[in-house]
Amino acid sequence: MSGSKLDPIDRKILAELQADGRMTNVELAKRVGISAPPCLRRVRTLEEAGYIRGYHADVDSRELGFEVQVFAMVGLQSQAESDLSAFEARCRDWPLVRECHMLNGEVDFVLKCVAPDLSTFQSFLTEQLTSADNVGSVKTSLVIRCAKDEPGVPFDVLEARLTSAS
Amino acid sequence: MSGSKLDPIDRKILAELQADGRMTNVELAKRVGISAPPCLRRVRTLEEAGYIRGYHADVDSRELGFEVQVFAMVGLQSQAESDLSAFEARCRDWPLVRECHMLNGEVDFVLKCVAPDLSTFQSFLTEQLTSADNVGSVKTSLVIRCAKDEPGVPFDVLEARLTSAS
DNA sequence: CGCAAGCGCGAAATATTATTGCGCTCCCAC
DNA sequence: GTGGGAGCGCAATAATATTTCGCGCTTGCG
Repeated sequence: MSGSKLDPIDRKILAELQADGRMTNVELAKRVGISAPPCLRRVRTLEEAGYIRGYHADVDSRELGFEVQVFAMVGLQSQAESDLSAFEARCRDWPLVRECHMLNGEVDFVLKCVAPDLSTFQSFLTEQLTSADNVGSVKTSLVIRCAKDEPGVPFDVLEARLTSAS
Repeated sequence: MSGSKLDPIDRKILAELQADGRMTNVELAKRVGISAPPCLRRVRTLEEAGYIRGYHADVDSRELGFEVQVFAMVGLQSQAESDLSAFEARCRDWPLVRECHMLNGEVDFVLKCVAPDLSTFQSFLTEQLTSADNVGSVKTSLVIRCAKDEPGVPFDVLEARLTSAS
């Protein structure tokens, strides 16, 4: 299975950096129980192997004036691969669309969108999204509040699995 | 409006750190066009003011063995505030649930979930989520593929707005 | 067994970076 | 003008990152 090349220290590194991506290498090394140089080597290896995709500041979009968040469920008219890709490409070009996931089931895509205000979003919705080629149905839901937002890996679950599997 | 206390340099800092959260302060200072000390002061201020919520490594969950991602649309039987909060609290306790957003419309919540495999998810679905107190309907959709995943603020949109408003 | 190769560690040395203190300038109110 | 505050850059110091080196441990083979 995936991840079998990682030892417990590597997983601890990933967990710590997921929790605090700006942690100092010496602090990280202290926490995972090795000295700084091998710790840094491991981090570099994990980055190059793709376990770590990048590091990002978590910026509060509401504080910056993006007060509207919306989930949009999109159904297309054609599900041919070329049409799916074309729609995905358009999503990548729309800055208000922050996430685009293709789904199974009755809905083809779920989009997470942001906007400064409702009217901006509605303009986008009617002028761009709904009127785009091949878009059949669009159902939108405003986010009223967010109870949990912790993208990433539940390392506690991972460790529990590996422990029981050993 | 929100964000009016930020000058162009602050916004540039936020944009750069969102793109690369591990950027060195001197590199950041170079990019935003000021020297290192005031740059660091600004970053600290932005952190304390809540514009920056934190820093996180973006860990590839698939590489770590979480091959299943699911969006779950949940409807509750009672939408009384105490019942909503109770459900949110349960979501925060479920490690497989990574995001929980309360919505308007016919669905009360959308959850983003991860799991190592389908059977793990289905166990969670039937034994935990569907059978939880007050849960009415649950519709799940597997994520087939992800075309875009850039949580955060579209700073280009923000700058365009501020420019036209000035 | 015994030896050699390879891997990963830690210690020390060096290069970069973070952080602090200070003086300067600009801008605004008076 | 002139006093005061905010923000900058410079220089010095502390902390951290990064490289280099040698050691010990395991592995695999004679």
